Amino acid sequence: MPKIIAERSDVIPVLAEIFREYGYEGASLSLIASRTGLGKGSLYHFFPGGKEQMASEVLREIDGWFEDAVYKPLRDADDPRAAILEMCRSVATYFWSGKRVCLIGAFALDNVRDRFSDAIRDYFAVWQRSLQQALVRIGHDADRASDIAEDAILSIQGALVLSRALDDAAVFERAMARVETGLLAGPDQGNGHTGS
Amino acid sequence: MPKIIAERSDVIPVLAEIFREYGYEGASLSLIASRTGLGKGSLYHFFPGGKEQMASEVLREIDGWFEDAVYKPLRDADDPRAAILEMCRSVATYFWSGKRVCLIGAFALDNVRDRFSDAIRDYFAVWQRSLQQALVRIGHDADRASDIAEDAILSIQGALVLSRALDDAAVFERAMARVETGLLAGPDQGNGHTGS
DNA sequence: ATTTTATTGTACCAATCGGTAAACAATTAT
DNA sequence: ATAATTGTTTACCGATTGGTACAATAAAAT
Repeated sequence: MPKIIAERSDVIPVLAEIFREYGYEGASLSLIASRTGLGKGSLYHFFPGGKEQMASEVLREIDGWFEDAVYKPLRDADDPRAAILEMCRSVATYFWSGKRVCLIGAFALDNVRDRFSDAIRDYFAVWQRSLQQALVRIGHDADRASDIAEDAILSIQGALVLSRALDDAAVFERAMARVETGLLAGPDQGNGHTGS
Repeated sequence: MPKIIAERSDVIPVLAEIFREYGYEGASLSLIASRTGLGKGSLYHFFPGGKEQMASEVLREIDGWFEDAVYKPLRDADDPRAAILEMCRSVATYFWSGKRVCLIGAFALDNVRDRFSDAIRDYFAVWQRSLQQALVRIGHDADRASDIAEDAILSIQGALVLSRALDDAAVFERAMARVETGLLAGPDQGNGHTGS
């Protein structure tokens, strides 16, 4: 139980991990206090809004990380193919091959979704639009790019669910390989599945 | 607030809906009591094991429903293609186009996963094997059938996450259309994505 | 050195948590 | 009718919940 917390910003990643492991309701203040080594007094000094503010700032930080490490490169990179590949690599690393849960996806299934619905929606909406943009730059038309991006993101989320349910990291890795293939398959070959 | 609960078995679907809406920890006993109209005394008369037993019996009932309505037909039906199509229809109806959450998937992401890990694992494992079996009977080789089945199930779960996050039923419907297409594409055409 | 300011520990709060006890009413079996 | 069983009500339990008050302390600014 090391107490490495020096600044306020250092506490947010710890909070993120607690929420990931125990969920919003499961992360009790006493648990948070003990894991951060911070005592309720300090906690409420840093986060006057209580648990809700803690979760909300955690979501913001996660979103910020994805914006910098994933979304922006997808939109701005010179080589969209490389950016997509890098996205797959980043995501696989971030989720630690399925052992780490997506907090925002978990919140989406939870009853706390309503409380953070804006942050949750934005996270996925921006991801989808950024990925779509990269796909368009590869040569797909807008509609098909939107479809492919949606499918990729939802596959990643589903892979997290399934690999955790089966307690099998290989499920996640196989899914990521499929996602990567599906994302990088050029617009020329008319393969794949597009509904109706 | 009608009190239609007559028998013990009538209470389980109600419990299921409560757990779906509020999660395991969010479903407090007082909430359960008020929604079932049953008072703690009666609740503990029916479920001496408390909340854990309630959830456990809910999971069993869900699994039973899927076994009868989805898994068994996939394994036994004369026409595997028709069974797969029927699976897609059943699933879309069951999850009410993404508005209804998969309780077992939600539990998999929650910290209660450890408590019900066997039931959660079995639910998905049996689903995957049943779907794989139908795909093999269509003409796929075992490995590829396993891959396709895995991808389909995880896409459904991801679709539930994403469509709930974006609050958009169309996401779920599009995903189900893609799943159906991917599932029914014959083994002859060498399309699709298979990792490594 | 002294006065702000930022941080923390302790004690406390009402409310709710899951769960229990046992008296009570209703049903069923004999 | 009576006895045994099944179901329900009500009051209660200790523990924990998220949150507050405030004094004690540490750090920074003057």
